[in-house]
Amino acid sequence: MARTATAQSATTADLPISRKPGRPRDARCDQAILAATLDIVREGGVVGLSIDAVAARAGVGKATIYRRWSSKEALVLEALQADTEPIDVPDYGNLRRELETYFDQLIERFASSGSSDVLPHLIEAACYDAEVRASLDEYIKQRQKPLVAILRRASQRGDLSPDVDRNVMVEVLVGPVIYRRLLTGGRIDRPFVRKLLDLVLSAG
Amino acid sequence: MARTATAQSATTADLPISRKPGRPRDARCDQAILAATLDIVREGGVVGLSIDAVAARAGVGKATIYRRWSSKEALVLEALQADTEPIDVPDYGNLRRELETYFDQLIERFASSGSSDVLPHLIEAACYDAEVRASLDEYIKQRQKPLVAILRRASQRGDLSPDVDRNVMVEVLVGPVIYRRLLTGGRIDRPFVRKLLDLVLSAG
Amino acid sequence: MARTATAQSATTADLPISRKPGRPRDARCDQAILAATLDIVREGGVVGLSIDAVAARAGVGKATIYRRWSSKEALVLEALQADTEPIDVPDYGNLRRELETYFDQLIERFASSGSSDVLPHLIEAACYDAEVRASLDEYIKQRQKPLVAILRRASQRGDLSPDVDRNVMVEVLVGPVIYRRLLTGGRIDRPFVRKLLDLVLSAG
Amino acid sequence: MARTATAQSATTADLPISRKPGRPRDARCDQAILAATLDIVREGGVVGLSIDAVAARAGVGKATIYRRWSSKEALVLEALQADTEPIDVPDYGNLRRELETYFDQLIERFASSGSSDVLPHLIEAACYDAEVRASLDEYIKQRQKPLVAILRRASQRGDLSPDVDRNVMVEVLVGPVIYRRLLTGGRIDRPFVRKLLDLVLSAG
DNA sequence: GATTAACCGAGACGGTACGTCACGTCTTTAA
DNA sequence: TTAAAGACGTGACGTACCGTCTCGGTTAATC
Repeated sequence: MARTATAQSATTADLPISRKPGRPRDARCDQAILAATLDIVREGGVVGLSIDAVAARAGVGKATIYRRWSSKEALVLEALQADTEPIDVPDYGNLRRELETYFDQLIERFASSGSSDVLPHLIEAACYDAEVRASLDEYIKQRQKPLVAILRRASQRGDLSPDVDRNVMVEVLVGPVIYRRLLTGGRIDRPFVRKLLDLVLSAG
Repeated sequence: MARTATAQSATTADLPISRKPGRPRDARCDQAILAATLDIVREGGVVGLSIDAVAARAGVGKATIYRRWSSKEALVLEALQADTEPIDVPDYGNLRRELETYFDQLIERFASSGSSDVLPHLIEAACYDAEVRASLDEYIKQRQKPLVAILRRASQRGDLSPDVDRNVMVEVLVGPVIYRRLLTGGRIDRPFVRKLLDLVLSAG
Repeated sequence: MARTATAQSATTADLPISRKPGRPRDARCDQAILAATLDIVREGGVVGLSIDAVAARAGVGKATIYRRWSSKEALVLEALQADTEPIDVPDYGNLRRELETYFDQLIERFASSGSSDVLPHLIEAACYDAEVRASLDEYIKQRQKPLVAILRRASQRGDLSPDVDRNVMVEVLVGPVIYRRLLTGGRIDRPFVRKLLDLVLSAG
Repeated sequence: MARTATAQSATTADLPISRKPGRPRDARCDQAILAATLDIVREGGVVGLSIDAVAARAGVGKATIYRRWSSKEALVLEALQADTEPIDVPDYGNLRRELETYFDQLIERFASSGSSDVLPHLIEAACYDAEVRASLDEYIKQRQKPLVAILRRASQRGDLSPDVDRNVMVEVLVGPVIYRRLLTGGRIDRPFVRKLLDLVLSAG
């Protein structure tokens, strides 16, 4: 995914167990490159990230990077995916409470990450690079999963009308938060989330 | 705004008619530069925009650009502002109808502009450059004005509970649209807007 | 010669029939590599020749080439030697006529080969690589043999004073031709050769 | 000459004294670049010369070099030309003696320069690059001038038959020396020169 | 009318990063 | 052990922009 498509699974192989000829890619390189990428991004953002720098820090040739990722954004995305674990919300049997728990964790994450330039940069890159576009979509989808699960549970419970399009619901919940973060630069805190939930859940 | 503050109009001048010594700036340069900027952005997006290119296209020295704008983002922002006129929605006496009208126009604009990289780029630039940050905020504020007006009218009319934080309301309405545009890449059309309004206005 | 000395014939072997263990080298590889080398050199000169390209064209791994030749110059030299056959001049009993015949053939060869970059490249390579130096010297020596033979015959005949250092004579004859070819880029044709022989043989 | 043709004389200018617009090239850059080039070549030959290295040593951007010279060979040639002064031989009224003096100096130069790779490299480069070809021809022509002068004097004096093509004579004298230097690697010393002159001047 | 100061075009300048290419070596499976 | 394939670290390539800096020349207001 966003990886340069070379070492794909042997779809057309005659035998069940086949191998690509030639020297296989060294997994330690992947590790080193991803680690170096995260380091540099954390230090100076995506702007401070150059392929030269990653190569130098990882002790790796530039070609070794380009062999695996087609752009630095694809690289950053993969590094990011490997680094973040999904937000987990237990089943409280109460939609509002679960959403508050979810957003509390989200608030914390945003707070700790500062005003990173990673997401904006990836969004921009996705405009030009279809591969990044796809990877970013996938990344977003993964990160939305917990929220989708919360809503699904609420539907089954009857806390949420079955008429509601859950995808749109997700967007209505997350959209304003992202909007604040990216555009207005407003504070993302409990009062904001409460007002947001008030507005969106008032129908229930 | 975002203009390099050197030759601004003499707002605080002691004398009614004062002038800076030396040759005054040529207004035709401003025009040529902004026009060239819009051309290039429309052709190749902000990525295809370099100061060298703008200077060449406008038939202008690079210094003439740097004398007026501190960065290419400030330049793009000003070019953009000069180019877009605000969405206008008449007073129908009906919140839902006014919002639908507003979003219809928004949909049309998004459709005609394709998937431009301008906004993402500015968002990213705003991460590093405080001046761009301020200009972008101002730009957003301007573009939100019609929506704010719609909500204010509704409040006065009683269509909207006075408890509702109108700023948050704006964010809840616009956020999901921006979210789709920037992140999920989903379609921004009438069905989407209808579902969005259903969700947000259901309390009313 | 210039071959990587690993699998040479067992000249000093104790037993009449001995064999190295392991898989023997495939002679078809030598052929394919040399052929590919000549092809590429003829198409794009030595500049267009990379080991990667030779390997790809010959359908051979790079290691298979490095196992046999220590450098691409050694490879080119061997390919060249296999490709060129010595100039042959019959005994006319007349030094001047024999030399003219020799140079006629030389002119023809130069004409047909265009202004190849092979010799210049090898000369340069010989500056850094002692092995190439030796191989090139050997190659030159081989190609001078017919000329040396002509001069020896002339000496025996008495057409050439025994005081003359035949090696220097060779250099005086060939030097100017090479000089033109490599440095001044002047035409190498019959009038030039005639003037050259007039000058050098005027003593006789 | 071999210079990137940008700052040529104003052939088509209306006025006798015209100037190119824009900031003029900085002559100190030329100096610094040529000096750095000579340094590096003397240390590690042309192989050790990279544009990056020259730029670094000269404290100059790479573009500043590429703006002036189209290739590193053109650069080396100009550096060389600026560095070498012509061999000077007084009028002794005796062809043989003058030639011996000339070659003595030539021997000394070769001896002091070691077995440089500069000339071989330039010869090879001249195969691909017409500009280098022209510059090299010009360089050779300049360096031959003293020898041509010697022969002209001899002609006027009557020491040299007017039938002799002086250009060919130059090639017959210099060719063998170059041939030794480049190809056979033989010693270039007084005995060799004496034999050479014996052969070539025996007609006189 | 001369001076002065900021403007203008053009383009050179020191940098930084780019993505590609070839090098010669190493690591895999298979013969 | 050789073979094909190809990954590996290295290092140079030539290009594109960056933002700054000289140039000669222009255009007003001030002296």
